[in-house]
Amino acid sequence: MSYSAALLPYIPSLTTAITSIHPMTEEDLELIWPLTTYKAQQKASLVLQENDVCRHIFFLGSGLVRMFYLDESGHEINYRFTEAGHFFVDFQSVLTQQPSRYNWQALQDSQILLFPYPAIQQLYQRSTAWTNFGRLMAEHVYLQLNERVEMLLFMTPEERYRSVVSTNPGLVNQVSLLHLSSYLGIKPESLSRIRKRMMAQ
Amino acid sequence: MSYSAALLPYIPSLTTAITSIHPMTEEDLELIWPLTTYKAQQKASLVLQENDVCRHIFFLGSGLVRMFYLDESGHEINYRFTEAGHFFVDFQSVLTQQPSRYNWQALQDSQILLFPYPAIQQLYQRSTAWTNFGRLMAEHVYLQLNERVEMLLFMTPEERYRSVVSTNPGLVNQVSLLHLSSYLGIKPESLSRIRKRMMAQ
DNA sequence: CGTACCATTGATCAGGTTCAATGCTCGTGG
DNA sequence: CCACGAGCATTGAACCTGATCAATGGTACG
Repeated sequence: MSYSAALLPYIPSLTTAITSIHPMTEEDLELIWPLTTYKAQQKASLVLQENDVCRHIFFLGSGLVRMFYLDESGHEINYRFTEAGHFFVDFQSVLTQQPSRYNWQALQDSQILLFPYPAIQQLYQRSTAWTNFGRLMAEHVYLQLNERVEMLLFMTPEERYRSVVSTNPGLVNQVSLLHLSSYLGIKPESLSRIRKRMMAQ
Repeated sequence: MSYSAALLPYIPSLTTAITSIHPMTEEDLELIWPLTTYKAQQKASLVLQENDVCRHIFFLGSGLVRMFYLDESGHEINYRFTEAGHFFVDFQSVLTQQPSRYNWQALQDSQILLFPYPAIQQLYQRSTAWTNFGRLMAEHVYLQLNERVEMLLFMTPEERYRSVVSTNPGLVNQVSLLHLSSYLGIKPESLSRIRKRMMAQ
């Protein structure tokens, strides 16, 4: 095997992430290891920058990453977070090959595996298992995004906060309230008051 | 050909809808016509009901359809609209085979073509073209949904209204302000005042 | 030890919500 | 053919909640 030794420690969690989307044989998995490159990302550094075209699918071996949008007045709005053991990608940008509207930033020192998207597309053509993986991954991210729309459309800010606390307590523990607030579609001061209101009961 | 004559008038627009997602040969297309059934849907009637499992992909030949959520206090919130010539589906429900949270209602007399989802899944296994179609459709609906998240997360109610008016004037003309307002995440009175504010300038 | 960043709090503001009433339009039935 | 009723759009008034601006306090890291 000629691929980097740096990815070895992450093969178990990467395998879990892949097979939880679609079952794979050893041979199927062997197709993807050689495509993989590795990158260490320092806390606060950017993985991807606004106006870059996203050309990889990323896998977060360890650390924490956020994707945020900079509005006209320069305020950051967090679109989503990725915890260790999960894929992340600017799906919009990688699919359309248009410049991204987002910045990806490591919130902690992070270990990242990179899969070039063109190589992934070739996999889709070469292997039935990977073809199905491609569809299932798209379906998977759709369902995630659907949760987000329903949260924003059907819930009040307080309900959104309660919902994230109960469904994703790990995230709430790792992310500052500053970052969490814009993810919930509100300002940090409002989140602070919502928390105060909730304590009072 | 043994399939219903009722779908004949819609073959051109259906073909357009399919090939705009992924190019198809005549033979590829011939695989799907026999799966198709047809249904006329009267204005105000429900295509799909809360707690039903969605078992079809639908194509709207003519008419207009909305998908709405009923909140705890019984208020309707419109999740999305579908105009003639487009597919619609409760993707969440059809993928997970869980009961839908939504009602689909025809806002006008509508002509609908139905494709049973299990048969579509078989197509995915039988034909490369349809396999790719499956992935591309998932990617397609993802991009649509992404627009929705960005609208709700990054824009004020007024900006959302301006955005829909400019990017989808056809929808604004067909849908009542009552229905449009909940789609934008606000109350009808607020939309009325936003419009008044905009007229004043 | 000091600085930078985050969380909280206070005061004020603005915009969306609620509740209620009015007017308008369109479709239906007498 | 007209009258009525239903549903939608608008308006008004009071309210509420999140936004904004400003200040304070806490904490972690260099």
